[in-house]
Amino acid sequence: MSQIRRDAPRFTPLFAMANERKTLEERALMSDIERLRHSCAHVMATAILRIWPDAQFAYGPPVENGFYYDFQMAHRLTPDDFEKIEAEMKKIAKENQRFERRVISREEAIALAESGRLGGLSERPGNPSQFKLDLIAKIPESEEISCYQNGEFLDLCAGPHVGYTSKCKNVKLTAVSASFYMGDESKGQLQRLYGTAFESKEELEAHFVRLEEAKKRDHRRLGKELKLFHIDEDVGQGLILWTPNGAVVRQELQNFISEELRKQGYHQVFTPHIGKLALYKTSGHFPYYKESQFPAIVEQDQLEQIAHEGCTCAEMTSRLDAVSAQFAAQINERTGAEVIGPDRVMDAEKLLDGFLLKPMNCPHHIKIFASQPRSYRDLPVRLAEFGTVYRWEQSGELNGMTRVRGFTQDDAHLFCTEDQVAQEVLGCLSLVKTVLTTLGMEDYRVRVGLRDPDSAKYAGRPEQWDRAETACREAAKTLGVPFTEEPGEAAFYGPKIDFVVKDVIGREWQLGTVQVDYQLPIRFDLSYNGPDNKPHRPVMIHRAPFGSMERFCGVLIEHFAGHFPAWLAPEQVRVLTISEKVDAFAADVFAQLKAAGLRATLNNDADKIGAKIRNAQLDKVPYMLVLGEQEAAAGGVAVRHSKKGDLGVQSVADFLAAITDEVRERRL
RNA sequence: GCCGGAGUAGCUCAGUGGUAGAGCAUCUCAUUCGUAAUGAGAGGGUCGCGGGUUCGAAUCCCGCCUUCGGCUCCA
Repeated sequence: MSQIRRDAPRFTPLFAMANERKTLEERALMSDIERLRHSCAHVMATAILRIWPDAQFAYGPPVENGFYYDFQMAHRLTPDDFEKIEAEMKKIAKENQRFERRVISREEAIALAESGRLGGLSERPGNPSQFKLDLIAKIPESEEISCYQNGEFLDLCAGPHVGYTSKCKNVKLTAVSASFYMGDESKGQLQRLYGTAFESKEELEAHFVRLEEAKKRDHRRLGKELKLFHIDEDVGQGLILWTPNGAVVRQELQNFISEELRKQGYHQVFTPHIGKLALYKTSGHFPYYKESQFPAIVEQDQLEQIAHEGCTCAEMTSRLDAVSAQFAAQINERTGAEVIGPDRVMDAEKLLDGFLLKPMNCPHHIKIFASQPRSYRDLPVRLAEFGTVYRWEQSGELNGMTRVRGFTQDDAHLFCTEDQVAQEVLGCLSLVKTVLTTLGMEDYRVRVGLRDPDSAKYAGRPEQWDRAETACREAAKTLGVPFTEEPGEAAFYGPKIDFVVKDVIGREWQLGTVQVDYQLPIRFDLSYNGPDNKPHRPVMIHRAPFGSMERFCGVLIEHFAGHFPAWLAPEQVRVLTISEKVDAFAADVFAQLKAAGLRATLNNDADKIGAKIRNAQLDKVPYMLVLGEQEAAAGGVAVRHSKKGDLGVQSVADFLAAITDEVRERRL
């Protein structure tokens, strides 16, 4: 996987940014709860103005689970202010102000904004409603301009709203943060205050209970409780240490994928974690994406040389980024475009060489493909690797296992003829489907990213694109799951198909992805010998059913809330003794479990059975075997399942047969 | 990277300028027990790191690191 966006799966924002103007028709579709929350944003603004009259408001839309308002004022909010603002909001709700809509002319709107009246409790001379002026300028001439007033608060607003502020009493402020004005970093920062609101007090309370539940299955928390992984400051941010329990889960997942890959005719390869800069200059990833890569590793003698020359940092950078005239000419000729401009060309003796921690695996796989002559009879060549890559994510973006700086992709690259693309894409899709089905992730949708016909940014010939897009569309259809086609969502080098999985809490994650690529084979000048005994250009397919082991495991921990099915569980069976009298029998049962290849432990501590069961439950061990004198006498085991409870007594042989079947079949 | 929280024992947390605390976990001893916590005792801390104020700093101030919630970015 490579040019594929990041490690592919990522959190999909559930709501569009507020600076994307909604049409009046879209606004009219606002649901009751959104209408309520939008009104709450106005009530919140009213409350803030009563306390800090200088506040200037920008946008205040409803969002998933609540609402916010962006504003600017001298006082910097902290959570300590919430109580005061909430109290004022409750007061406003009690005052039961009516929301009144009024249509005004553009001139009137501008006059109101210039006087500071819009988004204020009164006129504010010398403090014009600057953000509202911007908003007015954005409203098309054809659209009518309206404002809403509740009590003294008058705001530019298309609505709709609830009738009276008394509806807005079940409200709670949740967070304060900074946001960029119009989502643009250069336009300065606003304060953003988030809240949530519901029709009833009960629903509001239920919402916070749900949030608590979600916290309990947070993979970072469970990762610590179940000792699945560790992140250590001294190792570095965003670098996952897989502890023994987590390593079991990952290894089982990799075994699962590997089995499927063997069935589908893939070849496993291994490649190193670094590669020379030239490799990434050829692929086009360096220097264009160096912001999100670890800096180049320069050889010791070159470093000493440039230090000796008194080379500045900027000089060093340009000498690393540059290429020789010959190199530039080669790439430009292959691609038929000036992809490397004259500004990057430098005398060969001035060039600095170095290595890059690999940010993707494709160039290495491409070199394996190119390492020997290929015939059309060899195609498709499918190279797979659990390949570890490193990317420099911004520190604020790092999150547990789901956004990291070093991660392992369940990556593969398929090299095929154009005629084989459809078949291969379908194979990739069915693999992703198998993976998701096996893990019980049934709630997903498929997104087919197509090129935007108006745009010229796409590389390659239109007829190739047509064929590839048809192939993707047909493959998605064959899958038998709902899919959407999204023009403009293709990568510049080819169409792609993403799997967007909804987790138990309703969040959407982009996991598996399949992308068709015409560009890298050109840049690396790949070819195979065709039936006509002439060289032909292969097509590449990048794909990763999990995306990355790290993110997938993170999502999986939350998906199962830590209760892994037996085949994935780090500890599958725990033998619990009731008293020392059964130690010998327990040791025998334990030995049989180990001999059957199960991940089992024996707890013959001096604790009471209740405590042992409690500990096993907390460790989320799927099977507990309770052994007392009765079981020892009968030669059986009392089976307890962590979710199903007491399953009664079985013979050791029966239990072994049942659990080994369950594990082998990867049952949920 | 930006805004705002937070960082005290392995974990969860209390402690607002005057001798570092609790529960759980760990260890020791006793208990031999039937489906989510047996009892007693013990050990365990450069209070994130560095600097400053003070007779005295976990506590106040400054810088940094890490982490959380957002924003932004995302091949």
